[in-house]
Amino acid sequence: MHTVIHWFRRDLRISDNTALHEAWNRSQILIPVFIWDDAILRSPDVGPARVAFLLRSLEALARNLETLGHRLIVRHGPPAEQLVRIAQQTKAAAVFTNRDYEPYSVHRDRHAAAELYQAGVYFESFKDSVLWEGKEILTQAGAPYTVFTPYSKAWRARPRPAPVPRIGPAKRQLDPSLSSLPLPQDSSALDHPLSQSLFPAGEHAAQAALKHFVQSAVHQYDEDRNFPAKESGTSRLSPHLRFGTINIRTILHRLTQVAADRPVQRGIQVWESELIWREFYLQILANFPRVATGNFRPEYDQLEWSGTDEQFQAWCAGRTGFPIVDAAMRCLNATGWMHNRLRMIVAMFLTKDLLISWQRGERYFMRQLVDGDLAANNGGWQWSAGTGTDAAPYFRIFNPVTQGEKFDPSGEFIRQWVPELSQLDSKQLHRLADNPLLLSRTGYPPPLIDHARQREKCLAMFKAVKGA
DNA sequence: TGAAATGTTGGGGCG
DNA sequence: ACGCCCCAACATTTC
Repeated sequence: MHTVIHWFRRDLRISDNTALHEAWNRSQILIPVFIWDDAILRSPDVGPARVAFLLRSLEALARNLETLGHRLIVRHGPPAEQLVRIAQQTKAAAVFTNRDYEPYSVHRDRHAAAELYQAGVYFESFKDSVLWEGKEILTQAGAPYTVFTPYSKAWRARPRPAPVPRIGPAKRQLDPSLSSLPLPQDSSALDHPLSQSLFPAGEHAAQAALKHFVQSAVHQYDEDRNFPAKESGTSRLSPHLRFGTINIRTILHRLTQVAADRPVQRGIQVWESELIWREFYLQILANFPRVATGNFRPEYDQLEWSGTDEQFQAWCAGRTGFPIVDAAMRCLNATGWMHNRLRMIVAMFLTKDLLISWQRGERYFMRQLVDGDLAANNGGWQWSAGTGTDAAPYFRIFNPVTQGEKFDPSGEFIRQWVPELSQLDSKQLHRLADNPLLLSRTGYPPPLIDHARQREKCLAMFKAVKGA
């Protein structure tokens, strides 16, 4: 083919990129395209943390392409319409892209494929963001796995595809008259405090983060991952996996290298299982798209969540009076990121202490998180609420005080994010509510609810549905 | 990738 | 010395 368009979406990198490499390899002229889509940009689920990360990743992508003589074409509008327009102007024979499994994306791509077909342009999509897609790992009975452990066994038993080679230099120049929008330098998203996240964006930053993590921290991951105060306890690669500034093939390839001279690989094993969770939930979303709008177990659609708007607002703002919960929420609000242990704690607290539907928490997370991903976020929330696949049973309820004592024993993380408590030692801090005199002097809010009481109410709420 | 309630055991204080 | 009680520590059950 003479001219092929590569449509970038969640694969903002030039190395180890399946569709991009195919497009470059099989054409004389490669047209790399990114399209701003209002259906996504204007969604209430998209917040400044992610927009800023996307913008900065796009800038990096444009630079990386430029070093090889390629020019990123940026457009704005309905994707199908823009693709047809570019294809007609450049006489492109095909549009290549990497598959995306969210319900909106599946619909969008089907529509784009149809429109392009009408215009005589070939559309081809590739597997790229996961090792194994929804229908590739099935049970003996031919059904999708809905339990993690057997799924992960099947996943681990499979080969691990090697990274895809990086694309080479442009073979011919793009028509200079082909227009491209400038990337907004002064977008309000970049002024927003959330854009000052801890996450350097782009492909090089992702590679650097990976290198840093696998050099040492990954070997303590099985222990360290539970302690939010440990900066290097986790990889912090989640936004890069979300936007495809890195690919899982590259990650596994690097892990294999560092594992080669290690007899004990517990850290690596445990971290790999987190990567498998990611594919597990992507596979769940692809096979059961209804989880995006309801409980995986439909009987739980009848649950009567009784928490109030005021309580929800307190949770969002980090004013619940439970130090570990409030520290976690304030960290999220300030940085766009939250440690996974804390995600479980605040999710359990919203659903099982405040008795507020997981879906409200899910939406708030999506708006705030720099790594917000429908499949992983939805899976995590349904797991915590006990309404999902392989979920924590509904009666598994975290005690927010105990969790704080266990996973932030010194109180270091709490003091970092809750300045009212910064002068307290760990002993005073976790059970501050038992010391009303000290509590009143700190200016920190008293507990919003009584955990033991709410726990009972939660159990009753679930039992009411089970009995029905 | 729990926590709380309940049950069991055994050491030690004490009359 | 003995039985009783207390209670921490651990185990089991229940949600």
